Amino acid sequence: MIFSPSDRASKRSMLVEAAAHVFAEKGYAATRVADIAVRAGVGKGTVYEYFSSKEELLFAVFELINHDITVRMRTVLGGDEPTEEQLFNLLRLGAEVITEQVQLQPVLLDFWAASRGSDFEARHREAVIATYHLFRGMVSDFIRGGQSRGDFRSDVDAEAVAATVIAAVDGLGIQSYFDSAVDARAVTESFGRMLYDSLSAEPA
Amino acid sequence: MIFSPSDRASKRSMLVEAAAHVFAEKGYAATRVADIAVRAGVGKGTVYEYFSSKEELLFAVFELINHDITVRMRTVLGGDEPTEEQLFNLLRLGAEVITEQVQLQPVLLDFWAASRGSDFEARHREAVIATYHLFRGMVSDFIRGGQSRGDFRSDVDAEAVAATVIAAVDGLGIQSYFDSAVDARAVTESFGRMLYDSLSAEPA
Amino acid sequence: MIFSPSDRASKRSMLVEAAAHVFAEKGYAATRVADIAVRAGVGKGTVYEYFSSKEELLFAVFELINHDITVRMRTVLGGDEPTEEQLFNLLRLGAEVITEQVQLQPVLLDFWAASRGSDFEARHREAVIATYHLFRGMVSDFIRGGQSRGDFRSDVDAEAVAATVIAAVDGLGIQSYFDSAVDARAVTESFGRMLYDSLSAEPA
Amino acid sequence: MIFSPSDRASKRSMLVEAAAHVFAEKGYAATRVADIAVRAGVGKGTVYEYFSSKEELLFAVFELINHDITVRMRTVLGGDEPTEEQLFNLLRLGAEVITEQVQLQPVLLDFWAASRGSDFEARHREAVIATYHLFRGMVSDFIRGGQSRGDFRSDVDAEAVAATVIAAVDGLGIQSYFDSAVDARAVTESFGRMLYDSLSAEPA
DNA sequence: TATGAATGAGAGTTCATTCAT
DNA sequence: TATGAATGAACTCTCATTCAT
Repeated sequence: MIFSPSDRASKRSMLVEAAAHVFAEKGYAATRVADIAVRAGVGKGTVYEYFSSKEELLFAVFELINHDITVRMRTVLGGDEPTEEQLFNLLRLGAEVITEQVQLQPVLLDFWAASRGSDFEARHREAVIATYHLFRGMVSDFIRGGQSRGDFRSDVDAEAVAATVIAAVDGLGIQSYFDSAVDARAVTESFGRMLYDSLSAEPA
Repeated sequence: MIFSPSDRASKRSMLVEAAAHVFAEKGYAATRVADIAVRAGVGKGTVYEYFSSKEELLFAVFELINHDITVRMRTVLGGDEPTEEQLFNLLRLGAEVITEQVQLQPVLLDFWAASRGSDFEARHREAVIATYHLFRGMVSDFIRGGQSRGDFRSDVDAEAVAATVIAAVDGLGIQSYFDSAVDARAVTESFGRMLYDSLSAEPA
Repeated sequence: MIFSPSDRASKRSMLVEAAAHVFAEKGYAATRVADIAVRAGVGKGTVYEYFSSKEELLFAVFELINHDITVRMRTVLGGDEPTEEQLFNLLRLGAEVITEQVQLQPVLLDFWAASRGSDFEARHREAVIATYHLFRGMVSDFIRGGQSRGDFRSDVDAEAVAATVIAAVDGLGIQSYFDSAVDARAVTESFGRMLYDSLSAEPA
Repeated sequence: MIFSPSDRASKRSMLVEAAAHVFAEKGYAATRVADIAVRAGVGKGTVYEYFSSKEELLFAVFELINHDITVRMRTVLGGDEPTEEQLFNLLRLGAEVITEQVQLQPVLLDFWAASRGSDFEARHREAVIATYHLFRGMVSDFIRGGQSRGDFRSDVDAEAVAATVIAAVDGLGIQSYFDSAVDARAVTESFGRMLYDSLSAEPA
């Protein structure tokens, strides 16, 4: 029997999802490749038919998470809603990602942390840098769009605002991952208002 | 020879500093207890006279970092400068911590990540929660102080703003740790202006 | 489709040749069954249609090599050339096998070494013993023939001489496999002269 | 407690001896590092305090064997016995090594075979080449000494004879390792006579 | 108190072999 | 008959921790 590419791809996806689950549950370091295999319902060796190492699986999970976020950011920022609404939707998306996928936050921490001392430290860094670059780019394009439409004051640095927005959502994800008392939705809502006020204010 | 308590305490400090260095350099997982001993110029067994485990050392380093930040935040927020200046100084402190101690960011990532699957997961979480609680408390007290002095509009949620500020600095630390192209000083400066504008604006 | 016996036999041969190549190139232990399959242009499973195990393939290669040597020894010793010429031709054959098939020497080493700890240790030993027995038999028959024809002195132990000849060629094969500076042809030539001198000398 | 160099060295030696035993008994490939540890009466990890890998142990065993042989060859060839006696003693030494240390022959086979496909293939080859070079050198020096003393005819190639002697002993070691019916003593005795006859004969 | 030799649990990875198709 | 995806036993090596000195 010849497996079609999609069979192989779907099996790979299944493994990535299994890995995401287990990484989220136990943390990358504490996860055994065998755990992932069990979760995926395959033999331990099978994992290695699709991924050359445990670290490769972590990369795949990282990409999965980022791809999902990218798609959702595109949806939010690519519509034709009013600028104000898009800004709030962007921050709501941040809150959603934080709360709905709260279990993915630690996987990102793991990915960041796992870069240290790994043989693939450089590759990890590049992946992280590329992701931040992409995210900041989407947000700063949106800010500049708002500026060119006259909805945002023109004397703010779009890149700096983008970095701040990403940073705030990231940091909030960490806080609310550890401390469920932190209400990501409320904080992003508040942050959104502050952001909108200051972006739409008349230049001094 | 009997060592006085302060000898013991200073040796302990020395070990924490050595650990901080090595953790920062190689990452927690990639650090061997032997590396720390070498760095500290003691035998491997000696480390265990002062710390019951490698993880205990990580806790101590985490506390060291947080204590330093706490002290500096107290200095910034405890003075009698005008509210506006204190706010900017707070963010400048964030930028300083990020840039001057850029090597400590990964130790925090490690600490966060190391909590997963550890036997001391709960203790890690509690330490992280307590730290965030403390930091947010200092910032929210400051906000509320500004509100009571009439420098900040009273209809903003001081807790939410505090969480946002901490989150933004945290998140920016991560971004700039990975990508040296991100200018922490410029971004926090921009964030500070935005924050001040929106906090000091007349309520709608 | 039903394959005729000869189809099956020729496919088997093809696999043995493929195995010989790969074993010679990478060594038995470092050879993957998949490598052999690739070299033979068949699927990995197909190998197991013809051989029950990787070790079985090694046996087949060993037999192939020995069969080739046996045939060539028969040719050399079975002719009607003068005794002296046959002796020199025998040693020249040794040099030829060593130099022309230098890549097969390591396969013999592998076969010898692979016997250790294998489930088929006894079978390996028997195969090796039988081969040496056969080779020594051919050589000692030749020596005795020379003795009965009066070409060789009669007070030498034909079996011991045979063992020596085989041993010298084997040992030289190893030396020249590792060290290409060892000139197998020159050494066997020298050995041949020495052997002939001493075998044809007048008994003391 | 500080271990003196000799403590460490003697422990190392103990491990090498243990390894030699187990390698000899089960073969290199079939030997588990744990087997060696058990045989040496230490923990598995201890082996790695003294050797960086299983292969390193094989090297050490190889050196041990060769060192022993070298010393014994020096003793035999360095005395002031008559040339003839030295020649016979040399071959008797060969027979002794083969028979008394028959268990070491397979370790040599393993060492030779293990070179293939190893990351240290080059190092293996160099070790083997160096050993053969050393052995041939000792024997050829002896031959040349005999020639200069007028005991051996001067028209033989000392290097070729040396290679032959080493090869014959090696090859005989293999034969008698596998087949106990081969009498190494008798064969080397016969070979010695042949060698002496032909070396001491009047040049044609 | 200081040490570092000794330890062994434990994990990632490989690959010969199987078997459903 | 041919295949290659799936498998899991088995192995080497690491390193935090212990403890005799």
